[in-house]
Amino acid sequence: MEVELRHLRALVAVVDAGTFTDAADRLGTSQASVSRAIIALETALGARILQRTTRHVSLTGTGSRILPGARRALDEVAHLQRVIAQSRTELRVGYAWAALGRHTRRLPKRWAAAHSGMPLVFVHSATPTAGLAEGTADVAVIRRPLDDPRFDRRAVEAEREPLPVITSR
Amino acid sequence: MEVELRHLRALVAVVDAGTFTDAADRLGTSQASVSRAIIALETALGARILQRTTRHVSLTGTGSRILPGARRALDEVAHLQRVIAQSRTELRVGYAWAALGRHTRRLPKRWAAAHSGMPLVFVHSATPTAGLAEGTADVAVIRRPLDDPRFDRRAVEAEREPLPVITSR
DNA sequence: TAAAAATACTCCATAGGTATTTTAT
DNA sequence: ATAAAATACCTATGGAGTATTTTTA
Repeated sequence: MEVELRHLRALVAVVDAGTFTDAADRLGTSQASVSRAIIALETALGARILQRTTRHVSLTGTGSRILPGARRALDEVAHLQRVIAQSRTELRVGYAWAALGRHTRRLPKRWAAAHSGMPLVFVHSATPTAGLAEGTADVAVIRRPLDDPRFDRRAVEAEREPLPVITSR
Repeated sequence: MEVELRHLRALVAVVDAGTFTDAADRLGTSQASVSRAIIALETALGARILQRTTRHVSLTGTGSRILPGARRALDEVAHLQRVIAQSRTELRVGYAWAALGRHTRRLPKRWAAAHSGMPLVFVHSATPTAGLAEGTADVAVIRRPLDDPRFDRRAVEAEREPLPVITSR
């Protein structure tokens, strides 16, 4: 079996919480799940990591040697998420033809009031999904019905025909 | 969905190999599996990581920003494995009563000849598993039949009764 | 048109939950 | 006697393989 992050998450949760039961609480899962994750980790690594009785949990020598590295691995992926969150500096609104009609002026103001940190950027893209499928837009305003399972949609206004908004999932 | 190491393994394999198909070869899996792992990673991170057509695969801006971290995370867990491999400096042979009988002298010599790097250490432990269940031995020599699903066993010699050897799995 | 990624479909492994058992103090 | 980890049992999620479809250079 291969080491997976879920195993490492269980390990640090147990070490930090002190017991499998409390670790399960923090992780939002069951004590049994934590127990199995630890066993899986020990199997994958081929070594006992936690010395445990029903009354006491402590790291083995091996365990204390690997714990810092386990934390670093988790920190690295947490860092990935932060990098991505920070790189989302703007919300790109795709449109194919006439932008948002009469909302064109109101929407940016309301958006800026509610999300001062993140600018709205309007992106013209004359495709069926107005840039969503192409990755040039995060949200798109379209005027034709679209039945693409990759995207969620919501109707915001009826003109002569419905005006759905589709968003990347 | 949560980021898992299998996703990161797929990512670096694709970047290194250049195509999903070749990455699948390296990983010993199928192209479809790699494709799904990348999609899962992008879903978990909430961002597109690889820009791909059927003819070309390249990192997105976000992708190149996170790739080094992905490699570091994988390096950290590879490091865990190395730490553990290095900490296995001896093989502890548990015995409960009379050690290995007439093998007591021959075994260490044959072992040393075959595995010069790793010393054999004999550990006395008067328990049913001669220290295996207790974690004080890696292998144990016992004289009584033992039917414990946690351990593998192999008969090495018949005395009056069979003499099984059980090993940790 | 060919090569490669995505998807559909199926199967199976395994993760997870609940309940119970085992174990150590 | 009790609190906690391990396990048994079941369900369901989702991961993997194969085959097919879609896509683009």
